[in-house]
Amino acid sequence: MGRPPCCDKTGVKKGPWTPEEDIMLVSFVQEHGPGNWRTVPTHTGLRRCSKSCRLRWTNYLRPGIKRGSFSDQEEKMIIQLQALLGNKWAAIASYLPERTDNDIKNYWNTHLKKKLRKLETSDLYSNDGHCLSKFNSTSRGQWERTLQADINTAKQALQNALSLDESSPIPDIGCYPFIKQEAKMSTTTYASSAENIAKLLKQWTRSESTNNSEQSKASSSTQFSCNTTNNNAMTEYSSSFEPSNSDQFSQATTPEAAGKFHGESKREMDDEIQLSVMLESWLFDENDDLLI
DNA sequence: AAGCCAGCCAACCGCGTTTGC
DNA sequence: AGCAAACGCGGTTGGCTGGCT
Repeated sequence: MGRPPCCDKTGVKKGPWTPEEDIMLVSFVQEHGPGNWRTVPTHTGLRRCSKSCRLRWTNYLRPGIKRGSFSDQEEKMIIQLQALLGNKWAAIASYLPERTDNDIKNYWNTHLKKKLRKLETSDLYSNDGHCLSKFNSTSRGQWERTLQADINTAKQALQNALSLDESSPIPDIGCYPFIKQEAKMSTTTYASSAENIAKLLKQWTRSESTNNSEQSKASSSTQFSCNTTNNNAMTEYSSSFEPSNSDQFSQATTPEAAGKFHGESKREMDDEIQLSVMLESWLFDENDDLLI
């Protein structure tokens, strides 16, 4: 005997999420926290499967998500991390806490892949094989050697970390900027979340004003009726994300952090911290050197 | 103005791993 | 211990949009 079934497979709605569905989901997470996705459809009345709810939350509604175009810094980080980690989008996303793995994956597939291919062909070499790039052959060679060396160093660090004694001292988290950044995130993500919801409600009310009566009928069945003001919803939502009761949220801001929250062992966390620190210093040290 | 096409991105699908019974 | 379902991740798809002809 296994777990009880997560949701009815029949009558499950697919396709784009409506603002009111978003609000229902946000309302659920506000009350119960992220997780227990299998209970979402029954608790909220959403006709979505739990998997779809989780995806919607992590890729769109989760606090702290930055939308819009990627900065040069982010772009460079993605390129370097992809070179090091491969298509481990969740791992890459953990270094860009404001971006989702889906976003990074999409950005890689639609922009960066093309950009790099272009660089490799037309930009790097002319038809007769002469190098035309802003990377001259020397600097490109240097960059490749550096990259390879860094990959080796990272691998070595990982091996070392994995072979660490249980009694190894735990690094002081406070001394690592990356960890600090994450800790800082926990206080700022909720504001971003409120922004998300504000936008959501804005869109919703806009569509409400122009939409057919069917939608308003459906929405009236939720706790977020059309009478709910943006302010009320935002206050209610953001208040549930106060730092005092939001440890779960702040720790689960990134997929990896979420993994930690779900009981990763202390040693594994130490290993990850060491690797994170290495990667981070590598990325930030070299970002200025890499010309795209 | 209409049709076609390419780009973008949200959402779905499939599969390996984890977890609860 | 073993099974079944949840979970998490990476790959893929399909619909929307804007540009071009």
